[in-house]
Parts: sequence; C-alpha cells; structure tokens
Amino acid sequence: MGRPRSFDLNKALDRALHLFWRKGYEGTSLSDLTKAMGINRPSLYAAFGDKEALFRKALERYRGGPAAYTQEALNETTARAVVERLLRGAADLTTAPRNPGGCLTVQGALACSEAGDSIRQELTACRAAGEAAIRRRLEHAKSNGDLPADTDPADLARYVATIVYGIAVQAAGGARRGKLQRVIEMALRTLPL
Amino acid sequence: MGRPRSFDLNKALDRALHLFWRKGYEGTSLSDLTKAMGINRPSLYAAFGDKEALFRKALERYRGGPAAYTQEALNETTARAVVERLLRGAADLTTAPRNPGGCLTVQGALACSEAGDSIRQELTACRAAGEAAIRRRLEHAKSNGDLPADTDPADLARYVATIVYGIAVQAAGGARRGKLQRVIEMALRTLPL
DNA sequence: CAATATTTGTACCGATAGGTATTGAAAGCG
DNA sequence: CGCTTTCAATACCTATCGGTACAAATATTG
Repeated sequence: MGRPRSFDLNKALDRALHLFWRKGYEGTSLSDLTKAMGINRPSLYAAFGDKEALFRKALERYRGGPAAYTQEALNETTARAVVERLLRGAADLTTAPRNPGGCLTVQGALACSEAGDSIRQELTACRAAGEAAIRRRLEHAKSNGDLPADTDPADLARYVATIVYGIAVQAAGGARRGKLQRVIEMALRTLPL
Repeated sequence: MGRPRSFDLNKALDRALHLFWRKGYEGTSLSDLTKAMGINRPSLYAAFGDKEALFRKALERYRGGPAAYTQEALNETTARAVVERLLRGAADLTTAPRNPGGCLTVQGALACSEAGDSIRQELTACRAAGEAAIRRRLEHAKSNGDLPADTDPADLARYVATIVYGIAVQAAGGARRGKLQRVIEMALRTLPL
C-alpha cells in the first residue's frame, strides 16, 4: 500500500551510472544526479540512500551490465582467448559511442578528497578483485598445461590488468577504438602463449 | 622596495604539487592548499593567481622536476633503451615512497565536474604531447634503422604510453615497485626491438 | 467513503567551496 | 624620521555542497 513510485528504479540508476562514469564520484553533484535521473532529492534518498550508497549501487550495476564481459571472458576455453577477450572487451567498453569514455573503476575516484576516500578504496578493491580473478583463471590454465611452465600467472594477470587500465586512460583522453585495437594487437602478438 | 615575501615560492609550489598529485585538482581545496603551503589565501592569490593557475604552475614544476626523466629517456641512444628507460622511470616515479602514488597527469583530473574541465583538457593534452614526443623519437629511430621496418612508430609509442598509464593506475592503487618491474619485464621481453 | 501508508515537491539546514575587500605590518628610499 | 610600496592577516562575500523537515498528493486497504 501507499503511493507507488512514479519512476523506474533501474532507469534512474542507469542515469546515475552514466553520470558517475563520466564525471567521477566527487565530480558528480546531487543536483546533477536529480536532474539527470528526473527525480527530486528526497526520492533519491528514499530509494537509494545517500550519495555513497547510490554510487555503490551504480558500481554494482556497472559490473553486472557494461562490464559483464569480464565474466564471459574468463569463461573462454584457452588462456589466450581469455586474455584476448579481456583486452578487446576493454577497448570496446571504454570507447563505445553510447557510453562515457573510459572505465568507471578507473576514473570514478583515482584521486580525491578525504570525503571520497571510502569510494576510492572501494574502486581500488574492485580493480584488485578483477585482477585476482584473472590470476586464478590463469593458474587454472597453467595447471592444465595451457600456459608455459616458466610463466607466472600472477605476473601475467598483472600485465593484462595494466594494459586494461592503460586503455581506460587512453579512452578517457579521447582515443578511438581503432587505435586501441592496434595497441591490443601489439600486446597479443608477443604474449608468452 | 616594499615588504619582502616571507615564504619560499618554490617550496610552497612543491607543497601544492604534492597535494594536487595526491588528491587531484578538484579533490584539493584552497584550505588544504593554504594549510600545506603555510601561507594564507590572499598571499596565494597574489603569488600564483587562482586555483587553476596554481595547478598549471604545479604541473609545469612536475614536468621539470619529478617527471623530467622522460626527457632524459628520449635522449637514450637506442629505441630499446628509450622505451626501457621510459617504463622503468614511470615505475620509479609512481611508487617512490617520498611521492604520492601514481602520476599527476593521470590522476590530476581524469574525470571531473564542469568546473575542472579546463584542467582535464590540459592534462589530456599533456599526455598527448608526451606520446607525440615518444612517437617522434621512434620515427627518428626507424629512419636510422633502429626499428624493424614493419613496426609503426605511432603504434609503438601508443603502446608504451598505454603501459605507462596502466602503471600509474596500478601505483595509485598501491602497487609496489617490484610488482611493476615484473610488468615491465614482460613488456620489454616481447617488444619488436 | 474513510483510514493508512508511501512518495512527492518545496523549502530549508549547516558546512564548505573558491575568491576578495580591507586593514595593519614590514621593508626600501629619501 | 616620514613616505611609499608591497605583503600578511582577519574577516567576509556569494554559490554550492550533501542532506533533511514538513506538508501536499496519490495510491491501497477496510
């Protein structure tokens, strides 16, 4: 019972996500958010909690939506296919015309004031978790003989993650998809697998 | 004539630089700055102009100081030495204990509000200029036969820059120097030179 | 219909943002 | 010394920040 909500939760969350994605956590104001989401402030707080809670929900939606390719990539059958799909997916995601340039987990809060430090740490942890997932997948590959014996899965995972982050910075600076694909060609041509 | 300035311009600028480096352009407030610089607000405005001008001066000092290794790297005699020194220098700079983690040109303003957009563009241009300098150096190397004929200097420069940016993001997330050196080993082992 | 539960809109809160007007202090020069 | 010039310090400006109190509006339930 009670008056029903007059807006769509997920649509509003998507708007918030795109804003955080483009302007970062601290660069996005509540006024920006309410305007883009088409709701007013008390409705936002009732539905999502404070700004920090809203960002975390947007991050969750990011991981389950635009960034979901990472899970699919990890399900590829060979280590090389995993790496290739991770890199190509990163270039596609960060340069898709319908998205803000770059990656939310990189530009959401790389450096910020004390007020944003909790979110900064959350994004750092999020990147570390992604890197750990790659490492585990590569460890599995190694135990299957799908990775050279002299290759350390942790090193390779960190290397792949580093290139993904670099691609995100390039995209934030306006790099086009084709240019990033050439970067990926260079990275792939010379991998130890 | 007139009353002499009671603080050291360059020392104050260094304090501002370290603050911007750690917290980004918008994450650093004027109160943060005046406190760290040991001066009060009107002195700051008289000596450096507004916040935006102060940041540009800090960026200039960054390029001429902590980031000056890039120029030295470009003066190396072989293309491989250039690339190696660029990468090793990036890891050293972004993980030096006496510095904030990461790179000012990456985390200074990757994503921000409209108010910071001018600085964001400046940093984007700064990164592009660095990449262009690498490309020109590699073009020169190619004309000297120091680069394989099938290697595009622009592609290689973009690849190197991408790894440098990735290293900066890793360092901002707390990565240690040793780990980044392993990333560099992987990148170097497989370069087309 | 009346009663209740929930959302909405407006208007506001204290705190802080970047930036400045003004006054008093400290130096050089005659 | 007295005059001028520059800097330093306090206090203040408007705008905006994230967050909320309160009352009007809209639905379900009896």
